[in-house]
Amino acid sequence: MQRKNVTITDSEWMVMRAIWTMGHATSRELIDAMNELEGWSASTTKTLLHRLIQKQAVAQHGGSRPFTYKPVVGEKESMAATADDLFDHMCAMRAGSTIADVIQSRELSRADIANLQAILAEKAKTAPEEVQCNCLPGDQTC
Amino acid sequence: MQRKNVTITDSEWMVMRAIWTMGHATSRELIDAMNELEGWSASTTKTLLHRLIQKQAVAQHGGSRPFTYKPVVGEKESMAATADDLFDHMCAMRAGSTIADVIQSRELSRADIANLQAILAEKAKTAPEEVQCNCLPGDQTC
DNA sequence: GTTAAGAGGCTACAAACGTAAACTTAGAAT
DNA sequence: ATTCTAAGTTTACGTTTGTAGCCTCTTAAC
Repeated sequence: MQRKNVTITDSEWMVMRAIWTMGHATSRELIDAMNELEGWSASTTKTLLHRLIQKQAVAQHGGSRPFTYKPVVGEKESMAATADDLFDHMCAMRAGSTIADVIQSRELSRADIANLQAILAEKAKTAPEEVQCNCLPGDQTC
Repeated sequence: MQRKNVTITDSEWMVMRAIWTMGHATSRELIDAMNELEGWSASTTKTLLHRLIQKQAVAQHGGSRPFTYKPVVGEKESMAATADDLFDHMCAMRAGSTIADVIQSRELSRADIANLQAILAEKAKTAPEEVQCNCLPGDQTC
């Protein structure tokens, strides 16, 4: 069974990122941005933009020729989805307490830490005793 | 310029995961495991195993025929590396305080939270005031 | 020594990706 | 109206990935 692709790839994310930063953009603006940021040729950006449209991550607006491109997917939602995927992945990788490892390995500023502590304190109020993680059968570390 | 691949792909991770769980394994064991877990054919597992050997993520041990395969990369280290990649990615996605978002979107048990709080408290002692994140130029949200 | 069965290795092939050239069309300038 | 040019569309091509078939040894059994 061949796979069915609906995933946004790395280079596509870069374009999304640019669009999000700009809010909306013409192809020219995007081409220039991507050329500046990644050194891509115009064609490359065009292709990626097209693929994003096909994947319905970006929409073409404005009836006449210099169209405007806007994100269909908000970055917040994408972020949440990605975060979840990533953690599933890490969980799948059987990393003991995954989030803990991540925090350990990450450089954080005082402000970040304070922020996190606040969030955790809040979360602690409603946290369940146990949480499931679909690991390998027989895996005890997760 | 074509890309230069040294990345371990998703399905390859699955094999790594199995090897890590078993500590070390023969191809037969891996084939059976992957068949059970993912329904893969023997060939698929063999191919992936081979690619992993080429990528030097797994090594062949034992001189005679039923070889033993062992991970070259420890899962802890892989975990750390992955976590960092992932966070770079999230950071690239301009998600305000990325880690916070992740924690927000994740279900955590009381034990997990306590654990995290301990880690954060520890980290707070040595945390720098500011931390860099290489975002898009002009990006103020990161 | 011959053979069978499984381990290991090569080959295959479609989909997806990264990257980009070539072609077409619709407004802008003359 | 004709031409130029930028915007948009098609096509291309080598690589990577997911998935798997088939061939070739090695080792164990007869």
